[in-house]
Amino acid sequence: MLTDRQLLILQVIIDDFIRYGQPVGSRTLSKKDKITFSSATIRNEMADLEELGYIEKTHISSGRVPSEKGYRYYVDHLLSPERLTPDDMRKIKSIFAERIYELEKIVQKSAQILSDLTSYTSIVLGPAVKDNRLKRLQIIPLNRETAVAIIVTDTGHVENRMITLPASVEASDLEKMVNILNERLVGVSIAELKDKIYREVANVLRTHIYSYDSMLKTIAETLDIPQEEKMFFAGKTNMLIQPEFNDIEKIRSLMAMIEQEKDFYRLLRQNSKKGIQVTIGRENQLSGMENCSLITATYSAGEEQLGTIAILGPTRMEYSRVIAILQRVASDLSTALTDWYQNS
Amino acid sequence: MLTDRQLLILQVIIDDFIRYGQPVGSRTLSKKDKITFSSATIRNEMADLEELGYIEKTHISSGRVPSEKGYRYYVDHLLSPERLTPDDMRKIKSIFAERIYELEKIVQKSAQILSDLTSYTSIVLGPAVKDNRLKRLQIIPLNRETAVAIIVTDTGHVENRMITLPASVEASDLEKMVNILNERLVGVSIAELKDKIYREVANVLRTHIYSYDSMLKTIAETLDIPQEEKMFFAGKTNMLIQPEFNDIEKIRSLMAMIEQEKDFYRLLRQNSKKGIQVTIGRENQLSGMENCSLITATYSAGEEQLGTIAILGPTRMEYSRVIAILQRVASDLSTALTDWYQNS
DNA sequence: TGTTAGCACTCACATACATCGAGTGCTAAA
DNA sequence: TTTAGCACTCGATGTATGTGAGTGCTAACA
Repeated sequence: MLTDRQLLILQVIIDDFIRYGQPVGSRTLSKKDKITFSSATIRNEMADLEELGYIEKTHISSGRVPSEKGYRYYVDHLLSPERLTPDDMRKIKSIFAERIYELEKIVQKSAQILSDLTSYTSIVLGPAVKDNRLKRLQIIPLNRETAVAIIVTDTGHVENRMITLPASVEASDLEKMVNILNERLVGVSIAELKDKIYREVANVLRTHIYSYDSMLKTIAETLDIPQEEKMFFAGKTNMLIQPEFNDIEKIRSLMAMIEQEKDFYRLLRQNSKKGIQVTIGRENQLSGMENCSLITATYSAGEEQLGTIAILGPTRMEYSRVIAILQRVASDLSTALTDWYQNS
Repeated sequence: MLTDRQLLILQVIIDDFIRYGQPVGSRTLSKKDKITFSSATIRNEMADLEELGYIEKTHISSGRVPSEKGYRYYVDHLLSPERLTPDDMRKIKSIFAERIYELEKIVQKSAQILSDLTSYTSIVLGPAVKDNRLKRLQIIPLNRETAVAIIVTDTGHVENRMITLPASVEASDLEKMVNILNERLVGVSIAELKDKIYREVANVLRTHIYSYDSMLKTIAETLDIPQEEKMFFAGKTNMLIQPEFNDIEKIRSLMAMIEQEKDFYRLLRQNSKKGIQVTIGRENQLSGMENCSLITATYSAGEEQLGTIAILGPTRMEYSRVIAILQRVASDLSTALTDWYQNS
């Protein structure tokens, strides 16, 4: 167990390193207000902290740098909660300045403001479509072979895709079918649509529609809506400003990782537990993340979790500030969206 | 005017530099097969070429490097057309392997393949929506206040947006209005929609619709569809591999430029004249492009120009290869889309 | 017994300097 | 007109050396 003095030293080392990005030595520490004992004492304590794995040296006679374990302890136990400045608050409020029409717009704007505020990269996931309910299905034939199918949800989200019409299908049949589908499926949640078709609607269709067989598959495919949340990035190049990324190789692997959206999406989904989550360096099991930390928060409407907002920064990230900002944005976003869904 | 021997030397210098990225000296040149005279002669010729501004030294006793003027001359007069390898051809064909359903998909895939083939960054613009014609307009009320308006074009492109309904509007009126709009506007090109409403449809609406005044503006806004082509990037990080970008500052300004999509879009639009266009280094009047060249080609369906495909690479780019690839992809894309539009 | 002053030691980093080699321009001979 | 030869330039590379911020350890101190 760490003594109070060791904790103090660990905290001051990390605070200083986050601020200046330079290894912290015993002399520097001894000059801090909070620290009342000499550099020699500090050296002894630091040797212990190093042995316990909370700090590291970059080389044998250098100052100390926090290890991942150190950051972890810092985040879990030592974080001093930070108050947002009025300016920060103003910027966050500006996300909601205009009336919300489209969810995606506000989500995108959140990402933008988050990266502005933090100078790191921000990622916003969501909002999930799967719990939305079908408002209207429409199939609009373009020519003999193809049509575009449009699905509108109760939240105003629109999905569309091209479909190939079976050669045998009649325009009147198509219309009839769309009517039946709307009658039966409006109000059903998007995730259940496909299932419901086979369970309940297939029979009705069979009795009414001539080219039933060939259409059923087409329709089922049509309603098989991708349920992955969209991912919005902002400030992708902000990481280039961070001094730890002045090495081309690091930049390359980081950028490659970000561009490889699939893996990154998976990583974010792993962090979608409610509340603030911090994963530090190699805790993120994704190559390219060695020098990065990811902080995520979830937002929701009412009880239902809608998505995730996240900040990707160097491990030497301003954790307390970023957490404060994320908490605030997530909560404001949740409030706004709860309102929005209630009025829908 | 340059002599034949000067042209030969210029060509060999640029070919060599494009290949190896190192300043080219007289000794290196004298060993090339094509060159039958001594290094001393070459030195004399190079001094002349330098005086004329076609090549430069990186420092006083270094080999020569092509200047922008040199590249320009090379591209305009010295380019030896390159044949694509079977492997390249195969990859290009793979763009069109699947049946085309959605234009965007194929455009995106083109961008992907282009960046794969070249190891540079590719950008694809388009296809433009403005010459498409309205197939169907739909307004689906979500609640008392808001509705989602959906516009489908004859090419199957779907645009949607949220609108606020005037408080006074009746559901039956809304339906009536949508019917009128569809009757009058189907087949009208997207670019002319807004105009046509005021010129021809407004009067009809006035006589049939109760809350005419409040609706008209909403409708006009709804139909004011953004006519900018979408921009698809692929291989954004490919430039990081190029040895000329081993300088952090260069990477930063390049990445910042790419992320700043607006300006880049404008730049691309400037290069939208038909056929292949090459702009070298500072010919692109956009900061961050100093060390880059942009090669663009346009694609079309029938007579109508639809968009642009482009490659962004270092000034030391494999011009002839990239041009050959772009030409091929643009032409295949045009053929495919011409077909596609004919069947629509 | 915990704390501190003092000291020898380490190592990254900066500076200075020598060396090397690919390249140049110029001159004079072929 | 071409080319061989030569002195010269300059970036790159390697080596020596000094500086300073940092360390660990020991012994004296409160």
